[in-house]
Amino acid sequence: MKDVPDREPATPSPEPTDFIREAVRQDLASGRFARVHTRFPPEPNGYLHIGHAKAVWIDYGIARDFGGLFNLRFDDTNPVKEEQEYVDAIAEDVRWLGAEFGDRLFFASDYFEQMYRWAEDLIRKGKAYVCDLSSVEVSAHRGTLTSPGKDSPCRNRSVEENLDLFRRMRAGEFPDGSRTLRARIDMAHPNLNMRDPVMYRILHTEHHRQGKAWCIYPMYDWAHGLEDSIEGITHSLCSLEYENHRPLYDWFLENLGIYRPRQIEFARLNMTHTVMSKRLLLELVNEGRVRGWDDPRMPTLAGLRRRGYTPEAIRVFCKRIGIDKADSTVDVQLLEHCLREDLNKRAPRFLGVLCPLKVVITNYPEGEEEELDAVNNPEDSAAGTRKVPFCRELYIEAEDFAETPPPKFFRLSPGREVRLRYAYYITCREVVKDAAGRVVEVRCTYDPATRGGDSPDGRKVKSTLHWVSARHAVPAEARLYDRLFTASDPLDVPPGGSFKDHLNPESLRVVTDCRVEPALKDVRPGFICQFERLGYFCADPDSAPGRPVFNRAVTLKDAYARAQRTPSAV
RNA sequence: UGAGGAUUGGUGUAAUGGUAACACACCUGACUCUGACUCAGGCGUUCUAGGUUCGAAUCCUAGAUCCUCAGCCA
Repeated sequence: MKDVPDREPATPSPEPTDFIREAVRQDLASGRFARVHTRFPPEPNGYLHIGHAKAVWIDYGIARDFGGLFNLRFDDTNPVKEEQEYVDAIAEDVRWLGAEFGDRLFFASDYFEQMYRWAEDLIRKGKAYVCDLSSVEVSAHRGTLTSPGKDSPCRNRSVEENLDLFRRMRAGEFPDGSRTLRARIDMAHPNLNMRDPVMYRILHTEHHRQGKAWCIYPMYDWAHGLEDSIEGITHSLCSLEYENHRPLYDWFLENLGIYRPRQIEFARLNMTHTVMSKRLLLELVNEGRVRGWDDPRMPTLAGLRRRGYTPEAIRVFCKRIGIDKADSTVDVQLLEHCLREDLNKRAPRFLGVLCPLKVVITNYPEGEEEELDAVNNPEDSAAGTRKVPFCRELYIEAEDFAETPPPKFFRLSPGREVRLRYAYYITCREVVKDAAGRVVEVRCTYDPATRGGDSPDGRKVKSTLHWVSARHAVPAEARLYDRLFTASDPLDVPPGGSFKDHLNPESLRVVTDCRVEPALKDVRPGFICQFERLGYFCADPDSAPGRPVFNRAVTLKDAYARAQRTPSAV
């Protein structure tokens, strides 16, 4: 991924693939803008999620496609909700995603002084006034969707008085909520956002970057267009709910007489079995429903990263879902597909057993052991091979054995011969049970002629199993994740219900007695591999030397398991 | 019944007056030292009603349905 070049002349996108790129292309052609400059403006009040990835990828991708610039700008105008922790996490996530902003990291709070001066300008023009109404009174004066509002009694204050009052607001003379600065537009406007919107509120709260420098803070509508204007943004891309705010965005900039970017709105991402709201995600974190913002079940970028998602997979996903103005819900299976597609090409394969069942090869010499060659990645010949130890006692997956095999079960069962991946054909001769009647060991014989996994006499075997050498394998923990919510739309609840009613009680299954290849003994957190026949796994930061912990990012597709679920397929 | 938007298979998108297509999902089958991958096939679509036109997803008219907005949040 290349850096966005600095100040290169805008180049028309070769083929507009969505309505925003089409609009940008037209703006370039018409001369409305001579360059392209976008921004991603998160509020640092939570972690970024996959929906933000879509937005980032639209903002960054359009800048890149048109040879323009891309800014990361924190919209930190509300100190009561914002924290430095979020600033750091968000910047890291955006970098990780691959949206490079170089040194173009900005903070709205750095513009507070300029914003303040512009506010005085508006007052001088008679287009803003200090209002003494309380928030309830302002609300009552606003009118309703179908009826006009009423003017504030303060609406016709003199410029001098407004200036004086506004300066004293800044100086800290008034308590929180006692006054606001409002734009003087039209209390009867059919768009409620235009009914004298509040520009500044009094908040005697310390700001995470500005400290105690301010006790008045700008509102979004007032601040956002100014931020865009200051940075020379050409296309201010945002989600649909801001469509109603565009007239106000334009109004402030026009009445100030300053540079005006073009705001374009697109539909935010929704995904099945997922909630995509920082507020609700925060609720899950605060109530301990998940381990934190980076819990691998969370749709946050931090969670997805910990789980084993790659930036490449997320980018491809963002590209495939497209951009539109229609509300939509993407099937989470598309995200999973993108991950499998990426990891299938790149992830090295290993053998690992989640639930070990001991296998004793009765005709294999007691103290002997040997090394077999295993292919690291059948999709990538350059990945080479590795050695895997083999000896008399092995572990296989418990569910790969059935004493009485159901129909279509091809794996190991008494009398049946199967292949151990890269090793030998083995035949089950005997089953050992404990007092409770549970199978605790399977005794097999192997065919020395099948070393490497091929039979010289050409006989076929229905199934190939993964395995590890009991003597050599390293113990590991696996965390098997399933969707966080059982319902396709977790927000679809009866009156009085909660999205948390749909929480999947089996969204996390911890398996503590796994066995994996010795090569995996000391993996670094973040290492991603495929455990053959099981899925893609990512080493967790909780890993300890000699005892790795793996998060299952996604299973392999499993036709057998699917057939089990749908009994119709005989 | 204020304003602003939206509507194409199960899902997400494409087609910009000229054969409605792609991906995911789902279902078959082939292949296979991963019941993976890959390959082949199948399923199924223009919100409704009128109109313009040789021809409409696309243009016009009317309607339906859905989304957003009444924070001193963003």
